[in-house]
Amino acid sequence: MPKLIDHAERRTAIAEAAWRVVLRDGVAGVSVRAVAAEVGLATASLRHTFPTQNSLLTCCFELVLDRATERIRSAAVAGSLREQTEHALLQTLPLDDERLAEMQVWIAFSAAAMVSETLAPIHARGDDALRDLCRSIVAALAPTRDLEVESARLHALLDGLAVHLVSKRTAGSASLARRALSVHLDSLS
Amino acid sequence: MPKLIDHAERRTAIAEAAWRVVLRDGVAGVSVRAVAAEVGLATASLRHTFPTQNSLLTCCFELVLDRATERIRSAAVAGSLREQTEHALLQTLPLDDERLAEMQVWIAFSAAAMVSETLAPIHARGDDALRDLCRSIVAALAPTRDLEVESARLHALLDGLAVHLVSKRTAGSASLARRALSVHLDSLS
DNA sequence: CAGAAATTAACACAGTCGTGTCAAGATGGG
DNA sequence: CCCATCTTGACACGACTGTGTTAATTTCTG
Repeated sequence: MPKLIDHAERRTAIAEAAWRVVLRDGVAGVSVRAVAAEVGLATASLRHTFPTQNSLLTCCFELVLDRATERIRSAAVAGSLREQTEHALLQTLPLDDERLAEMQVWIAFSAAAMVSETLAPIHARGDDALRDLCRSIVAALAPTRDLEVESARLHALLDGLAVHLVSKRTAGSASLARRALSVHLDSLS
Repeated sequence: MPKLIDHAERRTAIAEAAWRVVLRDGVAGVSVRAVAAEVGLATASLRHTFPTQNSLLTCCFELVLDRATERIRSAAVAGSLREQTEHALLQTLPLDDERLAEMQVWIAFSAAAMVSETLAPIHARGDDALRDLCRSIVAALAPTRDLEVESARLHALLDGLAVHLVSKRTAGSASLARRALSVHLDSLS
């Protein structure tokens, strides 16, 4: 038997290298050769785990989504309903370097998904997940309000704040985003 | 003297052809050859007005920004302050096919601007313009509120709604976005 | 230690890309 | 009509792309 390689581990290693390429050169820069050089592997080795470029892109995109959903899911906190929901929603915002990088990759892939048949469903999955989260939070926090309108507002606020945190990361932008979210949740109840 | 060509007109014709390419294949698909084929010109002719690819991309991006700012600027309407501001903000949303296409191109370029030195300032210009608009509207409509937080909320709401209108254009999404904006403006005053 | 299989290395092929060059064509003032 | 000048067509160059193919290298089981 040859050298045994943990393929799952290698997949994530490659995907994370691809993230770095996305951050540097955008999704268009994610070529087989560029990612192989970034992760320190030969192109043939990379193509052994990802036969086509599309499979690499897909895995990258899904990994961002999986990590984000896992973070939100496992970010349970004690406290009132209001505190719980605010804490959960804060997980969706790029408030530290790790989440900032993830969000940058997510946004880059979202743009790519607009013209890619294979990437579009992954983006839709993430979009729907956040939409559902907003709906359930609005339903729990402000049951008397118009569910459709208020969840659309909350969802738009989150996505807008995320985009702004990525494009203009100045000194106080993180705390401003926190305050904006807090004020919005206040206005719901 | 040779055939006289209205270069300004040709620039916009090429830029609009490039828009169609962006809508079809994304910013990465905007090659000299693809745009030339789309507009029905030889590559040399296109390169006569746009010597480099970057100049083409820049002009495209600026044209979207110029059209949007011009539309908002000239969309004055009679009525109360509330009606005026709501009408102005509705101009920023992709509520018809023309603005939808413009917004799709804008978003695609925004993603490209994350990794392009030359495209980034154009995106920042548009972003700042909308931010300033939000600030002045919040200052006029809700002078007692926290200007920073409320303008950040409004700005995020607008960008989020725009993204959602592009990614999920279902039957009632346009009217839902209108209602969301209306509710938000109600909550300000 | 032998051999079998997973892994990697090295090319090859056909496209496309941006950009440059250069000659042929078209056109309006004289 | 003629020619200067704008416009265009055609091609070349080097670099990059995704994807195959084939051979060599490494490594664990028996």
